[in-house]
Amino acid sequence: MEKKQNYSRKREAILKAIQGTTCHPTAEWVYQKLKPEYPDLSLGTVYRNIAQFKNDGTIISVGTVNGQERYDGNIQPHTHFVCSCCGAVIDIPGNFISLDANVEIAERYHLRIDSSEVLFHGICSNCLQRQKPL
Amino acid sequence: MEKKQNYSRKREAILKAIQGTTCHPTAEWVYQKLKPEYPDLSLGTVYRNIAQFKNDGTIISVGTVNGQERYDGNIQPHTHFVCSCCGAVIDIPGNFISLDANVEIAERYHLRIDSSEVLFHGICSNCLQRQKPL
DNA sequence: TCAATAATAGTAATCATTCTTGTTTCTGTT
DNA sequence: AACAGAAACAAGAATGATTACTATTATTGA
Repeated sequence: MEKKQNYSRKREAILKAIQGTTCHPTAEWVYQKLKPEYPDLSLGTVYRNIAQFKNDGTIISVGTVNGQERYDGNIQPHTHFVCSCCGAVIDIPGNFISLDANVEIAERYHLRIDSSEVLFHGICSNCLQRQKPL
Repeated sequence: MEKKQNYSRKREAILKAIQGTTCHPTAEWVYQKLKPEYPDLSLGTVYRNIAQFKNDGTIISVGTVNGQERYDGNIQPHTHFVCSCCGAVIDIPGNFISLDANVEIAERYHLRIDSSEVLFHGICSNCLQRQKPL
Protein backbone atom coordinates (compact mmCIF):
# COMPACT_ATOMS: atom_id res chain seq x y z
CA MET A 1 0.00 0.00 0.00
CA GLU A 2 3.04 2.27 0.12
CA LYS A 3 3.57 4.80 -2.61
CA LYS A 4 6.26 4.09 -5.08
CA GLN A 5 9.06 6.64 -4.88
CA ASN A 6 11.01 7.57 -7.97
CA TYR A 7 14.58 8.72 -7.86
CA SER A 8 15.19 12.43 -8.08
CA ARG A 9 18.55 14.13 -8.27
CA LYS A 10 17.21 17.20 -6.54
CA ARG A 11 15.77 15.22 -3.65
CA GLU A 12 19.15 13.62 -3.12
CA ALA A 13 20.88 16.99 -3.21
CA ILE A 14 18.43 18.43 -0.67
CA LEU A 15 19.04 15.58 1.75
CA LYS A 16 22.80 15.77 1.31
CA ALA A 17 22.73 19.50 1.95
CA ILE A 18 20.87 19.04 5.23
CA GLN A 19 23.00 16.10 6.33
CA GLY A 20 26.20 17.85 5.31
CA THR A 21 25.90 20.80 7.66
CA THR A 22 25.59 21.28 11.40
CA CYS A 23 23.94 24.68 11.08
CA HIS A 24 20.39 23.30 11.37
CA PRO A 25 19.27 25.06 8.21
CA THR A 26 15.98 26.54 7.11
CA ALA A 27 14.27 25.58 3.86
CA GLU A 28 15.39 28.89 2.43
CA TRP A 29 19.04 28.14 3.33
CA VAL A 30 18.88 24.81 1.50
CA TYR A 31 17.32 26.54 -1.49
CA GLN A 32 20.03 29.22 -1.65
CA LYS A 33 22.75 26.63 -1.16
CA LEU A 34 21.60 24.48 -4.09
CA LYS A 35 20.46 27.26 -6.41
CA PRO A 36 23.88 27.73 -8.10
CA GLU A 37 24.13 24.04 -9.00
CA TYR A 38 20.41 23.65 -9.78
CA PRO A 39 19.33 26.98 -11.27
CA ASP A 40 15.79 25.78 -11.91
CA LEU A 41 15.29 24.49 -8.37
CA SER A 42 12.03 25.63 -6.84
CA LEU A 43 11.52 26.53 -3.20
CA GLY A 44 8.35 24.44 -3.24
CA THR A 45 10.44 21.41 -4.11
CA VAL A 46 12.64 22.01 -1.10
CA TYR A 47 9.60 22.25 1.18
CA ARG A 48 7.94 19.21 -0.38
CA ASN A 49 10.98 17.00 0.01
CA ILE A 50 11.74 18.22 3.50
CA ALA A 51 8.20 17.29 4.50
CA GLN A 52 8.82 13.83 3.09
CA PHE A 53 12.13 13.40 4.90
CA LYS A 54 10.53 14.49 8.15
CA ASN A 55 7.74 12.03 7.61
CA ASP A 56 10.16 9.20 6.86
CA GLY A 57 12.23 10.07 9.93
CA THR A 58 15.26 10.78 7.74
CA ILE A 59 15.61 14.23 9.28
CA ILE A 60 14.06 15.92 12.28
CA SER A 61 12.73 19.37 13.01
CA VAL A 62 14.51 21.35 15.70
CA GLY A 63 11.59 23.75 16.05
CA THR A 64 10.94 27.27 14.88
CA VAL A 65 13.46 30.08 15.39
CA ASN A 66 12.44 33.60 14.42
CA GLY A 67 9.48 32.29 12.49
CA GLN A 68 11.44 29.78 10.40
CA GLU A 69 11.53 26.03 10.93
CA ARG A 70 15.00 24.54 11.43
CA TYR A 71 15.97 21.02 10.40
CA ASP A 72 18.64 18.57 11.47
CA GLY A 73 20.07 15.67 9.50
CA ASN A 74 21.57 14.17 12.65
CA ILE A 75 18.86 11.93 14.07
CA GLN A 76 20.99 10.54 16.90
CA PRO A 77 19.62 11.73 20.25
CA HIS A 78 21.43 14.90 21.18
CA THR A 79 20.74 18.33 22.58
CA HIS A 80 20.42 21.81 21.11
CA PHE A 81 21.28 25.28 22.22
CA VAL A 82 19.47 28.21 20.61
CA CYS A 83 21.07 31.64 20.69
CA SER A 84 18.38 34.22 21.36
CA CYS A 85 20.65 36.90 19.93
CA CYS A 86 21.64 35.57 16.48
CA GLY A 87 19.33 32.57 16.20
CA ALA A 88 22.15 30.05 15.81
CA VAL A 89 21.31 26.47 16.76
CA ILE A 90 24.29 24.58 18.20
CA ASP A 91 24.65 20.87 18.91
CA ILE A 92 25.45 19.75 22.43
CA PRO A 93 26.41 16.09 22.67
CA GLY A 94 24.48 14.11 25.26
CA ASN A 95 20.86 13.39 25.92
CA PHE A 96 20.26 14.49 29.55
CA ILE A 97 16.96 12.58 29.72
CA SER A 98 17.01 9.05 31.04
CA LEU A 99 15.09 6.37 29.18
CA ASP A 100 13.57 5.48 32.55
CA ALA A 101 12.04 8.93 32.82
CA ASN A 102 10.32 8.43 29.47
CA VAL A 103 8.81 5.13 30.55
CA GLU A 104 7.77 6.42 33.95
CA ILE A 105 6.08 9.52 32.54
CA ALA A 106 4.35 7.54 29.80
CA GLU A 107 2.87 5.20 32.39
CA ARG A 108 1.90 7.82 34.92
CA TYR A 109 0.11 10.02 32.39
CA HIS A 110 -1.14 7.28 30.06
CA LEU A 111 0.74 8.76 27.11
CA ARG A 112 2.78 7.30 24.32
CA ILE A 113 6.14 9.08 24.14
CA ASP A 114 7.84 8.89 20.75
CA SER A 115 10.74 11.25 21.34
CA SER A 116 12.14 13.69 23.82
CA GLU A 117 14.04 16.86 23.28
CA VAL A 118 16.21 19.10 25.42
CA LEU A 119 16.68 22.72 24.47
CA PHE A 120 18.85 25.37 26.03
CA HIS A 121 18.29 29.06 25.40
CA GLY A 122 20.86 31.76 25.90
CA ILE A 123 23.66 33.70 24.21
CA CYS A 124 26.26 31.90 22.10
CA SER A 125 29.99 32.53 22.46
CA ASN A 126 30.13 34.62 19.28
CA CYS A 127 27.43 37.00 20.46
CA LEU A 128 28.97 37.19 23.93
CA GLN A 129 32.27 38.29 22.38
CA ARG A 130 30.58 40.86 20.25
CA GLN A 131 28.71 42.28 23.25
CA LYS A 132 31.79 42.64 25.41
CA PRO A 133 32.53 46.32 24.54
CA LEU A 134 29.11 47.37 25.84
CA MET B 1 15.08 55.32 30.25
CA GLU B 2 12.25 52.80 30.50
CA LYS B 3 8.99 53.47 28.75
CA LYS B 4 6.10 54.44 30.91
CA GLN B 5 3.30 51.93 30.79
CA ASN B 6 -0.30 52.94 31.21
CA TYR B 7 -2.94 50.70 32.61
CA SER B 8 -5.17 48.90 30.14
CA ARG B 9 -8.18 46.78 30.99
CA LYS B 10 -7.68 44.67 27.91
CA ARG B 11 -4.05 43.99 28.69
CA GLU B 12 -5.03 42.77 32.12
CA ALA B 13 -7.73 40.53 30.64
CA ILE B 14 -5.26 39.04 28.14
CA LEU B 15 -2.76 38.19 30.88
CA LYS B 16 -5.48 36.73 33.12
CA ALA B 17 -6.74 34.60 30.25
CA ILE B 18 -3.29 33.13 29.65
CA GLN B 19 -2.57 32.65 33.34
CA GLY B 20 -6.00 31.19 33.98
CA THR B 21 -5.69 28.18 31.69
CA THR B 22 -3.35 25.22 31.41
CA CYS B 23 -4.09 24.70 27.71
CA HIS B 24 -1.06 26.70 26.52
CA PRO B 25 -3.19 28.85 24.24
CA THR B 26 -2.51 30.53 20.92
CA ALA B 27 -3.07 34.24 20.35
CA GLU B 28 -6.22 33.34 18.42
CA TRP B 29 -7.56 31.33 21.40
CA VAL B 30 -7.10 34.30 23.71
CA TYR B 31 -8.81 36.54 21.17
CA GLN B 32 -11.84 34.21 20.85
CA LYS B 33 -12.00 33.78 24.60
CA LEU B 34 -12.17 37.51 25.30
CA LYS B 35 -14.23 38.56 22.28
CA PRO B 36 -17.62 38.10 24.00
CA GLU B 37 -16.67 40.34 26.91
CA TYR B 38 -14.67 42.80 24.78
CA PRO B 39 -16.49 42.90 21.43
CA ASP B 40 -14.17 45.54 20.01
CA LEU B 41 -11.00 43.67 20.93
CA SER B 42 -8.50 43.49 18.11
CA LEU B 43 -6.29 40.50 17.35
CA GLY B 44 -3.38 42.90 16.95
CA THR B 45 -3.85 43.99 20.56
CA VAL B 46 -3.57 40.39 21.69
CA TYR B 47 -0.35 39.91 19.74
CA ARG B 48 1.10 43.23 20.89
CA ASN B 49 0.47 42.55 24.55
CA ILE B 50 1.66 38.96 24.34
CA ALA B 51 4.92 40.21 22.85
CA GLN B 52 5.23 42.58 25.79
CA PHE B 53 4.52 39.89 28.38
CA LYS B 54 7.07 37.61 26.75
CA ASN B 55 9.62 40.40 26.82
CA ASP B 56 8.95 41.14 30.47
CA GLY B 57 9.19 37.47 31.34
CA THR B 58 5.60 37.46 32.59
CA ILE B 59 4.76 34.57 30.29
CA ILE B 60 6.85 32.19 28.20
CA SER B 61 6.54 30.68 24.76
CA VAL B 62 6.24 26.92 24.56
CA GLY B 63 7.18 26.89 20.88
CA THR B 64 5.22 26.53 17.69
CA VAL B 65 2.69 23.72 17.18
CA ASN B 66 1.08 23.36 13.76
CA GLY B 67 2.30 26.79 12.75
CA GLN B 68 0.91 28.62 15.77
CA GLU B 69 2.91 29.85 18.75
CA ARG B 70 1.77 28.56 22.14
CA TYR B 71 2.13 30.48 25.38
CA ASP B 72 2.28 29.54 29.04
CA GLY B 73 1.45 31.71 32.03
CA ASN B 74 3.21 29.29 34.35
CA ILE B 75 6.82 30.42 34.46
CA GLN B 76 7.93 27.91 37.08
CA PRO B 77 10.35 25.41 35.55
CA HIS B 78 8.36 22.45 34.32
CA THR B 79 8.11 20.15 31.35
CA HIS B 80 5.78 19.87 28.37
CA PHE B 81 4.36 17.06 26.33
CA VAL B 82 3.12 17.81 22.81
CA CYS B 83 0.60 15.47 21.20
CA SER B 84 1.54 15.04 17.56
CA CYS B 85 -2.02 13.91 16.84
CA CYS B 86 -4.21 16.70 18.25
CA GLY B 87 -1.58 19.32 19.06
CA ALA B 88 -2.44 19.45 22.76
CA VAL B 89 0.33 20.70 25.04
CA ILE B 90 0.26 19.09 28.49
CA ASP B 91 2.18 20.05 31.62
CA ILE B 92 4.44 17.48 33.24
CA PRO B 93 5.67 18.49 36.70
CA GLY B 94 9.40 18.26 37.15
CA ASN B 95 12.41 19.76 35.45
CA PHE B 96 14.58 16.73 34.49
CA ILE B 97 17.61 18.94 33.88
CA SER B 98 20.01 19.48 36.72
CA LEU B 99 21.27 22.96 37.46
CA ASP B 100 24.76 21.45 37.40
CA ALA B 101 24.30 20.41 33.79
CA ASN B 102 23.48 24.00 32.86
CA VAL B 103 26.62 25.33 34.52
CA GLU B 104 28.85 22.63 33.10
CA ILE B 105 27.60 23.09 29.55
CA ALA B 106 27.82 26.86 29.77
CA GLU B 107 31.46 26.60 30.82
CA ARG B 108 32.49 23.93 28.37
CA TYR B 109 31.00 25.70 25.35
CA HIS B 110 31.53 29.29 26.51
CA LEU B 111 27.82 30.04 26.34
CA ARG B 112 25.44 31.92 28.57
CA ILE B 113 22.43 29.73 29.33
CA ASP B 114 19.30 31.63 30.32
CA SER B 115 16.80 28.80 30.38
CA SER B 116 16.39 25.16 29.57
CA GLU B 117 13.42 23.30 28.30
CA VAL B 118 12.40 19.66 28.07
CA LEU B 119 9.84 18.58 25.53
CA PHE B 120 8.26 15.20 24.97
CA HIS B 121 6.53 14.29 21.72
CA GLY B 122 4.01 11.50 21.34
CA ILE B 123 0.31 10.67 21.51
CA CYS B 124 -1.83 11.89 24.38
CA SER B 125 -4.22 9.64 26.30
CA ASN B 126 -7.28 11.09 24.55
CA CYS B 127 -5.94 10.35 21.09
CA LEU B 128 -4.76 6.89 22.18
CA GLN B 129 -8.31 6.08 23.31
CA ARG B 130 -9.79 7.33 20.10
CA GLN B 131 -7.36 5.24 18.05
CA LYS B 132 -8.08 2.01 19.90
CA PRO B 133 -10.72 0.68 17.46
CA LEU B 134 -8.23 0.73 14.60
C1' DT C 1 -10.24 70.23 32.61
C1' DC C 2 -6.34 69.77 29.65
C1' DA C 3 -2.36 68.45 27.27
C1' DA C 4 0.90 64.73 26.49
C1' DT C 5 1.41 60.26 25.37
C1' DA C 6 0.19 55.29 25.63
C1' DA C 7 -3.05 51.93 23.83
C1' DT C 8 -6.31 50.51 20.64
C1' DA C 9 -9.32 49.08 16.36
C1' DG C 10 -9.27 48.19 11.92
C1' DT C 11 -6.98 47.31 8.11
C1' DA C 12 -3.02 46.71 5.11
C1' DA C 13 1.36 44.53 4.58
C1' DT C 14 4.74 40.82 5.28
C1' DC C 15 6.61 36.51 5.15
C1' DA C 16 6.96 31.46 5.68
C1' DT C 17 4.68 27.72 4.00
C1' DT C 18 1.30 25.10 1.15
C1' DC C 19 -1.41 24.30 -2.92
C1' DT C 20 -2.46 24.15 -7.97
C1' DT C 21 -1.63 23.47 -12.72
C1' DG C 22 0.62 22.38 -16.63
C1' DT C 23 5.15 20.33 -17.90
C1' DT C 24 9.14 17.28 -17.35
C1' DT C 25 11.49 13.22 -15.57
C1' DC C 26 11.66 8.24 -14.10
C1' DT C 27 10.90 3.59 -14.61
C1' DG C 28 9.33 -0.68 -16.17
C1' DT C 29 7.81 -2.79 -20.42
C1' DT C 30 7.74 -3.64 -25.31
C1' DA D 1 15.11 2.97 -28.39
C1' DA D 2 10.14 4.21 -27.92
C1' DC D 3 6.00 4.35 -24.94
C1' DA D 4 2.81 4.84 -21.20
C1' DG D 5 1.71 5.67 -16.51
C1' DA D 6 3.18 7.56 -12.35
C1' DA D 7 6.07 10.64 -9.73
C1' DA D 8 8.50 15.00 -9.42
C1' DC D 9 8.93 19.41 -10.84
C1' DA D 10 8.75 24.90 -11.68
C1' DA D 11 6.30 28.79 -11.31
C1' DG D 12 3.25 31.28 -9.39
C1' DA D 13 -1.15 31.79 -6.72
C1' DA D 14 -3.22 31.10 -2.27
C1' DT D 15 -3.20 30.68 2.66
C1' DG D 16 -2.60 31.84 7.29
C1' DA D 17 -0.04 33.58 11.23
C1' DT D 18 2.05 37.59 12.63
C1' DT D 19 3.48 42.52 12.31
C1' DA D 20 3.15 47.36 10.87
C1' DC D 21 0.52 51.54 10.03
C1' DT D 22 -2.82 55.20 10.92
C1' DA D 23 -6.42 57.59 12.77
C1' DT D 24 -8.99 57.46 17.05
C1' DT D 25 -9.68 56.70 22.03
C1' DA D 26 -8.12 56.05 26.87
C1' DT D 27 -5.04 57.04 30.69
C1' DT D 28 -2.39 59.90 33.54
C1' DG D 29 -0.40 63.66 35.99
C1' DA D 30 -0.77 68.61 36.59
